[in-house]
Amino acid sequence: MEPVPMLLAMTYRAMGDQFHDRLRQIGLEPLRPAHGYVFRFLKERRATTVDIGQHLGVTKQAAAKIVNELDEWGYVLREPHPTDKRAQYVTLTTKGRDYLKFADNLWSDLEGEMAEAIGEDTVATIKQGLTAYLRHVHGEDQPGLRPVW
Amino acid sequence: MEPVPMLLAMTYRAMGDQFHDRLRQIGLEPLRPAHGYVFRFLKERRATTVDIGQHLGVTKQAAAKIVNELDEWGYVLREPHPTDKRAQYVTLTTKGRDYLKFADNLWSDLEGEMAEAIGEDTVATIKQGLTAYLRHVHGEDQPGLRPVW
DNA sequence: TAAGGTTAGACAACTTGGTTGACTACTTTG
DNA sequence: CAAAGTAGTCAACCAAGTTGTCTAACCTTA
Repeated sequence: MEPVPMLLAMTYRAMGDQFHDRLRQIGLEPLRPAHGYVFRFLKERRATTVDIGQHLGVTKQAAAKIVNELDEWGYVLREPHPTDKRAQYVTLTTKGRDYLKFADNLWSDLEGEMAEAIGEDTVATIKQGLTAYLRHVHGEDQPGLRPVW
Repeated sequence: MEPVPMLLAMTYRAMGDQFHDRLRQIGLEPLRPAHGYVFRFLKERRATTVDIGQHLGVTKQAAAKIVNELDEWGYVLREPHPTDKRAQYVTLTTKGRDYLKFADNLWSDLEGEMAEAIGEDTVATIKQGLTAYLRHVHGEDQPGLRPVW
C-alpha cells in the first residue's frame, strides 16, 4: 500500500480536480485553492494581510498579491484598522460570501459522494483521525495550510 | 470541522515537514517530494522520462529536469532502450536504492507515530478509505500524483 | 516499401507563484 | 522619549513548471 502522504496528495488532487471541473461547468470562475482558503479564513474572523499570509503559510508579500487579486475581482475589500493606522482589515464582500457559500455546497456534495463510495463512517473516521493528528503534531498554533511540493 | 481537502493538505504538509526535518538532522540531502516519488516509481518498473512525467502529472519537459537532477546527483542513470533507439530507460543506482530504503524507514517511523497518536486501526482505516476512494474515482488508470496548489 | 502521422527527447522562451530585501509609516516597549 | 518591532508596499529575483519547436526514430497502411 502507498505511504500515507502519497495517498493524501493523490486524494487532495482528485477532489480538487473534481471541484474545479464542476465550478467550470457551472461557469463560475475557478479561483485557486488559496483564494478559497482565504474566504474560509475571513468568514470566521477579521484579519489583516499578514494574518492571511501566516494562515496560508506564505510570506506577507505573497499574501498581499492574493488579496490584491481578490480585491480587483470584487471578492474582498479593505477597511481601515480601527486602532492601528498602518494596518487594514480585509473583509469579504457579498460576492465573496456568495462564492464561499456556493463552494461549500459543492464541497459537501463531493464529500457526500465520497461517503457513498467508501461509507459515511469511514469518512467520519478519516476526518476525525486527521484532525486529531494535526492537533497532536502542533497543538493550538496552526501551521501554514499550503502543501509544499 | 474543516472540509476534507483542507485536512488532507494540512496533514500532507505536516508529515512532509517532519520527514524533511529528520532527513536534515541526519545530514542526508533533502530532495523534493517529486524525487522520492520517482524513486518509488522506478523501484517497481522500468520507465522512460515520459512515463515518469505521466506518473507525476507533469509535462515530459518538467520530468526531464527532475531526471537530469537525479542523474547529476548520482541517484539514477540512463541506459539505452533495448528496442527503441529514441528512448532511454531511467534506472536507480545503488545510491538511489539506498536513499529510497532509508526514506521508506523514515516514513514508516512517521506512520508509526501517527498510529501512536490516533490509533493503529484509525490509520489503517484512513489508508484503506483513501485507497478505495481513489480506485472509485479513477479506476485503474492512475492520475498524476502532484497536488495542485 | 514509401509516405504520413506519431512519439521520445532536447532546447529555448516564457509564466506563475512564490521568495528576499529594502523602505516608510506607524506602534510598542523599556 | 528613544529604540526596537511591525504592516504594508515596491522591486528584483528565483524555482518549477508551462508551451512551442525541432530532430530522429518509430509505426501504420495502402
